Amino acid sequence: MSSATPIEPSAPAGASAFQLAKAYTPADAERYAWERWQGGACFHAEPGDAGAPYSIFIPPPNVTAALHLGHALNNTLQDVLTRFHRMRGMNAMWMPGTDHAGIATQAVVEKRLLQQGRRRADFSRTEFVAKVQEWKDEYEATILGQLRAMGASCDYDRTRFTMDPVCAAAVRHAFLRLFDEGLIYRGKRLVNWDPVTRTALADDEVEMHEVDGHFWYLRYPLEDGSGHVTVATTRPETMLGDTAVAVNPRDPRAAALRGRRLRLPIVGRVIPIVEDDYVVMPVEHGGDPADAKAQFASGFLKVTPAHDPNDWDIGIRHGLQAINVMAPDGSISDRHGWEDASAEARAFIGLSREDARARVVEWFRANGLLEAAKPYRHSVGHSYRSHVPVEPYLSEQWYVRVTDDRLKGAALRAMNPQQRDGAASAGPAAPGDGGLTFFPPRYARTFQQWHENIRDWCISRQLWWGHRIPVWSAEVPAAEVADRAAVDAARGELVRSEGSWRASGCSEAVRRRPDGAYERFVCVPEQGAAATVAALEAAGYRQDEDVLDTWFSSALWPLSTLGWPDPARFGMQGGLEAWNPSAVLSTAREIITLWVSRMVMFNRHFLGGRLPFRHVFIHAMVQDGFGQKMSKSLGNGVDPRDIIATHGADAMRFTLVQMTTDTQDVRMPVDMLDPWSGETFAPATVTDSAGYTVAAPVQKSPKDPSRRITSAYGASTGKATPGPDAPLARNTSARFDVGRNFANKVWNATRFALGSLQQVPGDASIDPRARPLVDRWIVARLAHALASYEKAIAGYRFNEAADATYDFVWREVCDWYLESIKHTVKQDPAQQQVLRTVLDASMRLLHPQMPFITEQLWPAVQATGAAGLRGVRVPASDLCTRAAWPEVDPAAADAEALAAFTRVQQLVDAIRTLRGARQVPPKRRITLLAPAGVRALVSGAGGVVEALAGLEAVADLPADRPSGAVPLAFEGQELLLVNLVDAVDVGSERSRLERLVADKSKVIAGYESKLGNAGYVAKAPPKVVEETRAMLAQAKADVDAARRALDALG
RNA sequence: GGGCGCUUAGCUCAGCGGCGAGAGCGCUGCUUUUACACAGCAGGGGUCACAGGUUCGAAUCCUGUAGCGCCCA
Repeated sequence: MSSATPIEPSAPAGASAFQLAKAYTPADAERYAWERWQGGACFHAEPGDAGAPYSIFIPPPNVTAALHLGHALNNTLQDVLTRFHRMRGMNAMWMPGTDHAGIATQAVVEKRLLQQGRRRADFSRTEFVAKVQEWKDEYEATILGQLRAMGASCDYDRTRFTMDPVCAAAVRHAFLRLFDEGLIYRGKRLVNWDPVTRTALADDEVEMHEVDGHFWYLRYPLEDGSGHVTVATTRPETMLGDTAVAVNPRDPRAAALRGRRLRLPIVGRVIPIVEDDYVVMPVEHGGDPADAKAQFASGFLKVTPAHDPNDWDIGIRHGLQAINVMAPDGSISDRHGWEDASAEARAFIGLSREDARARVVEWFRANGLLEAAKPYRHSVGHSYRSHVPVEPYLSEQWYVRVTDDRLKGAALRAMNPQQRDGAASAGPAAPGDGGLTFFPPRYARTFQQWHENIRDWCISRQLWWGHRIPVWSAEVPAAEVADRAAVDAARGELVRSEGSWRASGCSEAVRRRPDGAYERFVCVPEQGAAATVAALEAAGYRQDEDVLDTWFSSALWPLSTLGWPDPARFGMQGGLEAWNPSAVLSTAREIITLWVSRMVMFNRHFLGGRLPFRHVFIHAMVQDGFGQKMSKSLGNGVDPRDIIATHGADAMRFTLVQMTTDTQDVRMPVDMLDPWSGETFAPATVTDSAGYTVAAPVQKSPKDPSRRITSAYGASTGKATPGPDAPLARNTSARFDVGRNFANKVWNATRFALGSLQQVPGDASIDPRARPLVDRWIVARLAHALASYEKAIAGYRFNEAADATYDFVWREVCDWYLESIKHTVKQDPAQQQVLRTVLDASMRLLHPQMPFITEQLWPAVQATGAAGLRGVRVPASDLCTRAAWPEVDPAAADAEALAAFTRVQQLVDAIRTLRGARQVPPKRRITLLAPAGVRALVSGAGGVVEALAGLEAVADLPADRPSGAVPLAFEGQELLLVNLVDAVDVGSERSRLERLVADKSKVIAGYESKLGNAGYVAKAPPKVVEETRAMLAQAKADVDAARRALDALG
């Protein structure tokens, strides 16, 4: 096809004005539609535009890699929602953008540099950030290109990146405000430490993996040498930092040990025995036999507050010291808080934690203090980036006090009370309270439980890529600390303290360090920062080296993208009022804790209780053919552009929408397209190091095994590189055939309809009620399809929405309506108006999920004349994407027509089934002999039965059965078909009837036993019983008719 | 360890108290009839994971068992 569109005016005026190509070519439509949409600025919205606001914020994809089908699914659903509400006249705005994804992006860039033999340390911070920026630019462009390719109707003029100046301004403002309110603090706490990337991780950045380890049983002698206790541990190397041993107060041995002290082996440190409920008792001393830990417990727990979160808590309860014995790289060190290392202990300094573990165990063995070692399989936290075990590590970090009621409490109060378990909040409701609803509802529980157990959020990351923490600090003389008593009393915690920087808009806090010195922290506002920073640095202040957790900026997404806190500064006036709260957040399950929670807390906190969105829709997960989650990191993702290339964007979209159900995740067997032969094949698989089944990086061409192919998996993981010898293979999947076939059907049905329509002005005053049965029926079905679609979308039941369009367009319009009117429509202008309206409304109905094909067909459909009927309004529009959603009066749901046409369909089906069973040639016209009631039905249908069942005549039943007549049971009556074949095959006719009698008899027995059950008749609803009686009567009549026919056969 | 979901036709999935359990793909037969073979018509194919229970009635509700998957710790 040379032109941008295969639709060309060709026929003379008065006849069909457009000729469509015989098959649908998606790429043409995709190009054509984008030209129109872009030219018409169709997706840009302004706050003052007409209509009630409807907004969606895209979950900004990470710039780490290209999008896969999981993203395609999520974004298609958002686009369906956006397009649908736009067509309903709402002021729809879909905010697009991408996320800088701090640690993940820095990790992929570092990995790439490593492949070139270079490290982050080889660059300055500025140089390195520039490298990451290059990566970001490339993938941001890729991602936005993918969104367009799949038809996403985002307001691209508003495209944001989480490190844009607008977003940065919001981050600075939010940080300053939280700092000023005391909701951000600096604390020495145990963090999840990744010793490889040397950064703290948030709790949810830690992945649990089962690991085969040991429980080691170590003897610690009593100080006075009168005995020992045995502690059980999986991490013996941390014993260097032990500051107590704990025993459960209920343990029978506890009393005798009360007040005693131990001498810590190797180190020589004297440590107390403390009593704490946390300690698991061994089974033989009263522990719970059902508790697996009790099987391994010795009843004595070594307490290492600096290296274990539970021990940290015990340390707090008993006032114990926390002694950190490791360096940031995980090696044993006496320079990070360990001051009492003995000569013997010094031998362990500098060892890696793995080596230290082996040497400590060896030491205990050599000194006769290793009582036992038992194999033990347990869960160990690993960094989701470097995949090494996370070290609980004592370090100074910045935290958001999300446990504060202003954050945690506000999030819980946001919940729709009907979805919230337990106590509703007391007191007067704040704006936004109770306004957050989850779809499907069960995910509300995840949200609630997360907040009920939430811990303060560590927001500092020891990275270079991200929003740098806007705090400058310096040691200050005691004389400069105004409220020194309060600072001293806070024992190292930060205390708000007004100083001279307040005048520049800064917020200040002071603390007293363990060494006694005072340190002032100054949080600097973004505006006017240059002068302030210059002054601070001149005064010896230095900016914090760390950056903020990515989710800090993501949490502000619904605010920052609309210009908060100062929209006017970025020319964004009005957006915050119009589009925040947004209508719905559409995202994946794990995002509830990572992102949904934080957006709710921040949006409510910063906007006076306002919610960021009213609904949260959690969509299904896309899995590969082996039931494994499609993910960027695993490399098994399928690029939506591959599917668009093989099936078209509309086909992909329709299929994704149709398979989005409430409960099931989506399994997607993936095939590959051989670049040598163009053939589709199932790729060879291998098992990767983590045990996943993945496509082999290099494949053999199925046609010619000597030729090589690079799989997308190989290319995306860097395990193979596409080249002339081994070109890259596109992925594809037969699951998208449904959508491709449907698009082609839509194309051809439209092509046929256009050929039947005269170009006329169109007459919207035609009353469908005055039309023949089939016209009345299709209008009623249109009303039904629209209502089903609207209801499904309102409940986020996307598969039901897709099915409603599929069944209406294919099963009803194509299979019944078009086939029924084929022989009448050209001579009937009023019927053409019905067809014109059904066609036009179908385009609109299909548009949200299949925007490309409908946009391309639109001008041809519009050119046939103005669509519309009495009670069916489809006002003209230049573009389908701007067309109004069809409005149908309730009266169009013509129940009488529906009932009558259902009988017509049953009669046609019965005749067709019999024709099939008797193998009557499709072209052969047959005659139906029927009683008056059935003849009335046939004539009332206006030729439809004759056309669809292949009848040449319909006549009354004669007194005597004509020879060669074949009986047909319909509604309990016996009809006859004649002229089926030249000679009736008595044998096959007899066996057909006998089979029918047998089948029906089984059904009759079923009904009779039901009705013979007194309980059923007494307790089932009368309507159900009545239906059963009617069906029994009809089945009996059918059997009687068949028996009579058998008798007649002789 | 806690929570959630799934197990229905060869495959991918609907249905979630009441009509002989459905769809798409695949399979079989017929049809190349000027909308569409990416099609039409007809057909075959299912102890609804298993075991108990509630009910007049269970794929559907409850309990338990087994397997698969996800989230949180």
